[in-house]
Amino acid sequence: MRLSRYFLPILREVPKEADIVSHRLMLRAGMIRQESAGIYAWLPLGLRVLNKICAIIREEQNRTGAVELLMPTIQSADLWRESGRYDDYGKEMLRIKDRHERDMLFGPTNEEMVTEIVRGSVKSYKNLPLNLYHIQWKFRDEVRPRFGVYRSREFLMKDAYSFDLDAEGARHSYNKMFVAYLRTFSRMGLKAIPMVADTGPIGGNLSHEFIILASTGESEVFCHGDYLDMAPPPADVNFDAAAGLQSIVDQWTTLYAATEEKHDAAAFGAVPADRQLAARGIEVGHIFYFGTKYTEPFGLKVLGPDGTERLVHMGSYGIGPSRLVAAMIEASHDEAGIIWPDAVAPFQVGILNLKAGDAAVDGACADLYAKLTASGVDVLYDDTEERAGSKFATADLIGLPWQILVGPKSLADGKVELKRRVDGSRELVTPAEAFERLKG
RNA sequence: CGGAGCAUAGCGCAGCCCGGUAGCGCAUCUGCUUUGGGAGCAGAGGGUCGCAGGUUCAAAUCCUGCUGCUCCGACCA
Repeated sequence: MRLSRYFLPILREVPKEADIVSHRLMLRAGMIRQESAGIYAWLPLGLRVLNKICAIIREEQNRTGAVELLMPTIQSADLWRESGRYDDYGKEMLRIKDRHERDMLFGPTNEEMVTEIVRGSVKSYKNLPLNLYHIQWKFRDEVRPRFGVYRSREFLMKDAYSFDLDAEGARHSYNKMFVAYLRTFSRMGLKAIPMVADTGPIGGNLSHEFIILASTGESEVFCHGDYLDMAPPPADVNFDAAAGLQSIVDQWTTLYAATEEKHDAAAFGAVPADRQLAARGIEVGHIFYFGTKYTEPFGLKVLGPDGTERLVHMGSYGIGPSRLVAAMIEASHDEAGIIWPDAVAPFQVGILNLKAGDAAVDGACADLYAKLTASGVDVLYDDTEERAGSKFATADLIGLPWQILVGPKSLADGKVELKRRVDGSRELVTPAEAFERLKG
């Protein structure tokens, strides 16, 4: 993409309402624009990041055997009356009337709908286990939206729903998602720690929040420091091997880890003092087993192998991609701007033409741009008339992991500079070497 | 939902107390000079002063109502 033809409204000054660093940087980098309280338009650069996050989520969900569908944002109130949640949900639910005065709502989640869908088609244990997921916009009319897309009213959510014949099967489904989440966050360059979460009236230990540590996190968390050194499960993990999955989950749940609501000072005290980690955290995922909470009111039953009807056991598994964008910035930035992990960067490489109009520089840039693009790399070519200093600032602000600086000085020696955003390191290489290093 | 505050150009702000035909910085456009870490000079464009009423010869400014937004607390992917 040539910057001169792109839409990248950079702000040099910060809108006053932006209070935390991710919100400030997202506005300054031209990723989002607020349209209303807690409601944002995703501008091209922000959308690229959001899409990359969703792509990783999809790959890891699919790897477990989960199946993607897409359910609507607008739901009928009748569905929610069936589960009893229409009255329970309160003012957080955005209620709408259509032209026929029918009660509708903008979905805050999809348990009811997915249960109803499965009820219509699944009648036998042979159709289980089943995990259906979608990535769809949700709306929760928060009392006080804040922090940009980190706590917005409209937000994107990947929500998966598992269906199993019994609690044991549901546990396996839960473990699949647990392992998938470890891999998903790891691929985004995040160290997410599964922490015990409140399970509500159902009890048990089958609910975990996935927390990443960041100084601006909103809740206090306590965990064993060894979590930070643990390696994520490999890509070829066998999701059908229940015992193997269980051992991975055990490995990630044995050491102490809890948010402040579930904090047990005594248990934390038992962690060796030099391994005790108290920090602030951001919740980026939440997985939950809730048994027959919805299948019972909806009457979702299947015939078992013995010919008797059984209520299906469910779990749900959420990740907030739009929140993740903000969380990743909170976890990875410096004074100059965002530092994207390679896997989600809006563009892998920036080419900075430090002297637009200089034939040799223009030519070298155009050549690199064409070759890298042809090899499948996402490249943002800054071909504008801006001054060099301004281009450096922009590239650092939007956080491109690799920057190729092409200017008359180094080009006179047949070199360009290859700069790594994360540590600012640079080296002089030939354009051909730069291409070899960065090609897809 | 309780408490506080803000609303003037794309962004950040001044002007309001004390009414008199709207200003600064950044950004944008033009020209010249610059040219490797957000350049300099000169010029230009851009505003129903959130909305609606009221007071007044005259309202960004005073009064009333409304709307939007932000921050602090309790709730949440």
